[in-house]
Amino acid sequence: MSDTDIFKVLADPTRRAVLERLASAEMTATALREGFAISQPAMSQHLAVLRGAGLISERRDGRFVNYKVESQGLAPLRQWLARYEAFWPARIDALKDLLKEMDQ
Amino acid sequence: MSDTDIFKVLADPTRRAVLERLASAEMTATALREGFAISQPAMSQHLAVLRGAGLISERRDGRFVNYKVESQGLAPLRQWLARYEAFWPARIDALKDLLKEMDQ
DNA sequence: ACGACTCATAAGTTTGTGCTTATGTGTTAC
DNA sequence: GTAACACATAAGCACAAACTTATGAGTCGT
Repeated sequence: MSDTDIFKVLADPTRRAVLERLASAEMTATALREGFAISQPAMSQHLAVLRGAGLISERRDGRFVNYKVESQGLAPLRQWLARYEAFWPARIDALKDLLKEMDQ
Repeated sequence: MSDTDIFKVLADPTRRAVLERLASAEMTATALREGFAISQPAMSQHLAVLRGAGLISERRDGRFVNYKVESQGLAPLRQWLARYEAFWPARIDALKDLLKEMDQ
């Protein structure tokens, strides 16, 4: 799963809302639909996308499917942020200040 | 700038690459184009998008325009992550464990 | 003043994304 | 066994996104 894919998946507000809702409790697709003005297939497609990105996982229970957050799903996003911020100008500026102090 | 917009902006690999390149040094649009198989207008459009999202800022210098990273641009992304992770099952599980320990 | 240069904007095209309706697959209840 | 239910998949459509070429708006060198 590439960084691009992670960002694309999270760029959809419905999918982020689903993810946030699942963060607090495991839920079925139908339960998740509550409050969304969206058809059942649309929700199913969003869940497939989230699953494909490794952000959620499913557990079949008879005719129900329970979805839950995959705890390491956002790791690529956090890693991208961390890697990016390692090269931040702010950090570099801080380093410059430090070097200046050491010079005195 | 909504969370959705931030994610959409970062979902493009060229824009992320530009941002990463700018993180290490201020640069002109032409210099940024080096190594990208992309037309000048395309780069200009990407820069406009990044600027619109508050991720970069520009400084005109004659006929050149120098772009640099806006250090607080990724704040919404970090905030989203932080807010999301506050509700993580992992955290909740950890809390449960803690409460269980306190109960003993 | 004019040609070369840097960058932005306009217009048009193609591809991707998210939705819908319709239908398929498997499960439970009676 | 059959009807209702939960969910997935297929097909088609509308809109958005990213690219292209063409052109516009400023700036510099001579």
